Amino acid sequence: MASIVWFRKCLRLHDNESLVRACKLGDGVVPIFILDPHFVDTKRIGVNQFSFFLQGLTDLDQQLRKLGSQLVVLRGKPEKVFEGIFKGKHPFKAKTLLFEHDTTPYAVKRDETIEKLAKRHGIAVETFSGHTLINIKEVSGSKGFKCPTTNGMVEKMLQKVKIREPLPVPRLPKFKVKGYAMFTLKELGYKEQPKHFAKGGEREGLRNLKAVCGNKKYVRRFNKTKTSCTTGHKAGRVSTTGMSPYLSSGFVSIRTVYHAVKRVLASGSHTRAPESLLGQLYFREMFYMLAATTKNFDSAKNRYCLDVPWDKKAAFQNAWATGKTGYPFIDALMRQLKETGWIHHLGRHALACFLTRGDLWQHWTFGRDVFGKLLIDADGSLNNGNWQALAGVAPWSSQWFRIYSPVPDDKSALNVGMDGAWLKTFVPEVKNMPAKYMYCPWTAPKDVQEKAKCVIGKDYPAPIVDHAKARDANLNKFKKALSSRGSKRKAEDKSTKKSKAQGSKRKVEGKAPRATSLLKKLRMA
DNA sequence: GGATCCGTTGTAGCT
DNA sequence: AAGCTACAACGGATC
Repeated sequence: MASIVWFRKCLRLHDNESLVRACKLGDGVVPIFILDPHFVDTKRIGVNQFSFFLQGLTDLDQQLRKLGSQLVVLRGKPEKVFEGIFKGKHPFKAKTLLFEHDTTPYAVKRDETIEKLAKRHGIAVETFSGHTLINIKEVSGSKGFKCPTTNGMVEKMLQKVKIREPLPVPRLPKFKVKGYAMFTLKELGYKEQPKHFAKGGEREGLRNLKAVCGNKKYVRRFNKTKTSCTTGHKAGRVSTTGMSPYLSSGFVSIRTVYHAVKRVLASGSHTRAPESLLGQLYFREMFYMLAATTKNFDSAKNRYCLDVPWDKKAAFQNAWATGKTGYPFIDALMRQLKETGWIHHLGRHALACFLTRGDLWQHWTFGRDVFGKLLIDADGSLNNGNWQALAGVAPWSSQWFRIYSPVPDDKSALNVGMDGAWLKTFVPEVKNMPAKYMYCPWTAPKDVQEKAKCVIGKDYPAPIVDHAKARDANLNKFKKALSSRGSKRKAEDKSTKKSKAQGSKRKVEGKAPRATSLLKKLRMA
């Protein structure tokens, strides 16, 4: 009669509360992983993403074996698999089942089913919070809970709770069993070779965290809005920390990252949230809380989402998703994403803005699914939250009329490298273009196009839309969607309570412009 | 209850 | 060259 530790996320030995507790119970520990058919879908999950995950799972098994244990890999729907375990159909018997909370919609349902099943079989269940800094299950159930929608709100929330230090790796009881071998990409139906830019696994993730935090100046001065968008074409050279895939999979504990960063910040002055490294963690918490507590967070029907009449145009969606829009910057980003499974956050902004409110006027859920499939750090909570932000439909969106240009220059907020080194890697069609035409090859004179072997319409597509025209038309459509919601709300107010005396005044004449000092953003503690 | 402030990250043009 | 302003102008929180 043993303690079953069910690995789902939290694919690690450090700061694994289920594992520590199981060892303490003293009944023996059986680490299991269940290959759920729900997560075997080559259409929904790309080869890079699954390969990165499989590397981490293999790393976990290898580490367990070094300590005299092993990972038991089971296959099938979790309720069926557990039924088998609880009925004694395996060479190990369950007394207690332990796992980490997962607040995402599929997991919540799955875990409720499993808990009920375990109780029916007289198996004790113990669960722990660990994928987020805040215990979302606990906090969202407490009275007066208000889900944060800004970075500052999360910062305030975190100031009120104590985040415990990560737990060390426990001493594991010996465990050996035959069979239950690891699966392969090939048997799951993946035909292409994975080519992702980072290696998966706890050891690799912790090594990366150590390297990042070893550069104290980098951590203390980190300012997200200043990091370069055009990195990642050379192995291991990215302007951000590269920690996201290790966090989405749970190869590295969020608490471990939080405390490691805090220790560095304590050594001197540093940037502040939201642009700082901690600010990035606050956004993660925010999107996890929003996703966990908002009904239909993954669709436009959720309470926050503005209803916008997006078009559905297959030609636009295909051009975007295959990197053939005729805008080299946009196409390079999409091709980098497809090839390597990773792009810089600002690149994600550019792609998302272009697909939705900026240029193509397509639904954000289409882009959400493409990112969800291709990114090695894909994370449903963050993906839905960020896509709504960039489509301009969420309260946490930046201002909707601020539209990124798909032809960046050296002043762009997207921090794009103008030397073209990154661009040429992913859009070789423009590699012989003079630098000034590289991001807008259609503006080059015909003879220049011919000389560069980049004739627009032949070697590389013409721009799918005229950005200036599309931008104007979309701004008007967006304005309309906002005002129709405004009138809907006014009508609701009237029907529910006392009517407001006057309609909302739109613009105040002669209002002083807002001072947006960069100093404010760079404030140091 | 009205004014003001705030919100991760726009762009063009000027000094 | 970096920093500022004009331009577009919303909803929600706060005082």
